[in-house]
Amino acid sequence: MTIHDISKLANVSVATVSRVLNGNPNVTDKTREKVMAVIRENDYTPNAFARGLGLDTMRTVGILCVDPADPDACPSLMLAIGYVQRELRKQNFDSLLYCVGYDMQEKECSIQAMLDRRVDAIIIIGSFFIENNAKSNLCILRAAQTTPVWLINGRLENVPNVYCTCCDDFDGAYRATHALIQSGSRDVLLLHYADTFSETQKILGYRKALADHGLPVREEYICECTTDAQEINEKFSSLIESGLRFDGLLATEDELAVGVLKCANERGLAVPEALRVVGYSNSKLALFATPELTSVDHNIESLCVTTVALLINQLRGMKTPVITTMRSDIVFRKSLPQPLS
Amino acid sequence: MTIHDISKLANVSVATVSRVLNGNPNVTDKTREKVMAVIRENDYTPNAFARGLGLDTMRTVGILCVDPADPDACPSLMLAIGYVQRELRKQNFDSLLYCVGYDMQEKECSIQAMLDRRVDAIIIIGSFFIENNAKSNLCILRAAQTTPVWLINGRLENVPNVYCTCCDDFDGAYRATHALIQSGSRDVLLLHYADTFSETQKILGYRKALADHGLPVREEYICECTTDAQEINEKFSSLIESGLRFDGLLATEDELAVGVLKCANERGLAVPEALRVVGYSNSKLALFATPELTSVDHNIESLCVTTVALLINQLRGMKTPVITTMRSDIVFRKSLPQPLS
DNA sequence: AGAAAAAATGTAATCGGTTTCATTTACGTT
DNA sequence: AACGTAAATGAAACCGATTACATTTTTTCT
Repeated sequence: MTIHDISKLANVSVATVSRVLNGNPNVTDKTREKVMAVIRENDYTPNAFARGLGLDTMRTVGILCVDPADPDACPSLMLAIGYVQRELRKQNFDSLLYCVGYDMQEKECSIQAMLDRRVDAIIIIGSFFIENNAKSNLCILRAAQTTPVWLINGRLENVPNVYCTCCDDFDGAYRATHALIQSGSRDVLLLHYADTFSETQKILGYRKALADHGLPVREEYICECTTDAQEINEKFSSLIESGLRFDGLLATEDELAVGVLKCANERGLAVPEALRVVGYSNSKLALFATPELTSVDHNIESLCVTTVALLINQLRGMKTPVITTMRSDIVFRKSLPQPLS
Repeated sequence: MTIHDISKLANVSVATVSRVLNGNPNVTDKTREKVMAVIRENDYTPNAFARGLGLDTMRTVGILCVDPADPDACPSLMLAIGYVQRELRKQNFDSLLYCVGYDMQEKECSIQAMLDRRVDAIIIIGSFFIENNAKSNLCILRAAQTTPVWLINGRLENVPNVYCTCCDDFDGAYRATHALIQSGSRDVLLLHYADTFSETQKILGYRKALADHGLPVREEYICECTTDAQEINEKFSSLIESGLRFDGLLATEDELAVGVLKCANERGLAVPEALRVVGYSNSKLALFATPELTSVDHNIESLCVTTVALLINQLRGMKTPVITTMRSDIVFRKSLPQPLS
């Protein structure tokens, strides 16, 4: 069933059918009704390819993110796919999804596939793909020459046509560390998990907070760990056994924090009395932990909503900020009760 | 840059360029090289619309699933998006993603959008969209007239062009209940969370296992609950306070089970001594619980891999089973140690 | 009523590829 | 050298929509 078939059946030209389809006002009500009837009868819908060919837009956005099954994937960003998709759909945009592992070639292929599809924009979720590898950014730079690229929680500066929306993770970690100190902690551990823009910001925020309180920043208090339950257990256990004294802990992901809580429970380390713990992301997990986990909410939903809104505006030709930063909130629960002041 | 531009620059016809692009063997090496050089120089890639128009396939599969942010979404199916995407990408297929809430109209629009795009197949993750609503299946029936529809963990029988790949959740729940009884539990609670094909199967499996062991099936032992931490707490607390005696619990999702474990811990109910608990999905969460959660692994990854493999075969014209069922495994941990026999 | 203006409709080009079929070129035989 | 065949190449139709422009119909105004 093509527009030609419809036009014949309705005894009009293809142009008229096209006008009806696109809500062009220059069509008699009578004609419109006649055409609509034929369209309904045959439940015809226009071929999106052909439409895209003519209009040179398919109302499609490419989404690139880490494979959720990848052990290095940031668990909190997984929800972002859903949020971004929902917002795009609201605006009648389709989403071409690519979940790739931490592999440069897969990434390049995915971006190329998006470009071949003439996506209207590219959204990259997480800084996984950006950091510490100039070569890996090459395909992004090339893509940006023809298609706007939006980074959610990633950063790539001074590149035309690349836009960033980030949570201020420096500030989030700073305030979390501040809250720990304010609650009486003097020896604060930092457990972080990857090597991305966000993680780096969090580490810097932690350091700054300690420094601002006149506390020493000791490298042996900063520990890297994946979100694998067993690895967390081992790393935390060896920290305890090393004899290091600590009474506070900031984890850059809730999963890390919950792993620590589990380990602390098993070893009879009282939380929050002997050890205060703060997680990051305020995921659902925080509520399932014992005791319930205080966590920095980086508000990924707002981030996604904002990104899509700006993206759509930009496609409509409006000016757009290159970097948009949003603030996080600390949600206090039992693992670190809210300080009084 | 179009194929015409390339053909002019290379001094050949568009047909030859097209042949080179598509690996047609009837091209001289010399010509191929000449054309490839021009293509590389201008880094030209063909427009996927135009290609799709001619070939009437875009090598694209539409994926429909529940919005991960929807509170009713089945958390264990979220990973499926990633697995399915990965497998499709391996086969050089693109994925058009629609994450929708439990809303009929959104679902219909999404399916229509896929059809407009002339997707080669549709994958629906979870039975969320299928059950208990003949009207809601209408759009699927219509889609199936032109496009194969694949259901992962959903069931729609006797519809041409609709294929199902399911985990045998009846069997999984049956064996989990059996294991509980074998470990000495006589009064087994069932905590389930939604009203889908999988959930129904699990409930039936639980009932059958009790019956086969000559134990009564009591409706007050079957309790429905969302995966909201607070709701789980309330429901489980009121079960305890109602004076109901129980020594075993099967939850149809790990989140439910972990919520129960948390509540049991707080109330000093010893797991596994006084209460044995089994979850479902064997998600990452199981390892973060105290004690670590025994869980039925429905092996969603295999399900996704199998679905995509069958789908590709089917597109290549091979015969395909209409219903494919896969078995689950119980992964024993501390909340229900493996029975001896 | 008739001319001018406005509205409705139709024709045909266009988007960027693939593909059929016709034509040219290269190669092997006698 | 002449011929037949196979391989390489090109010209043009086609896929299914949109749209500029031409044409027809309707409305408005004198």
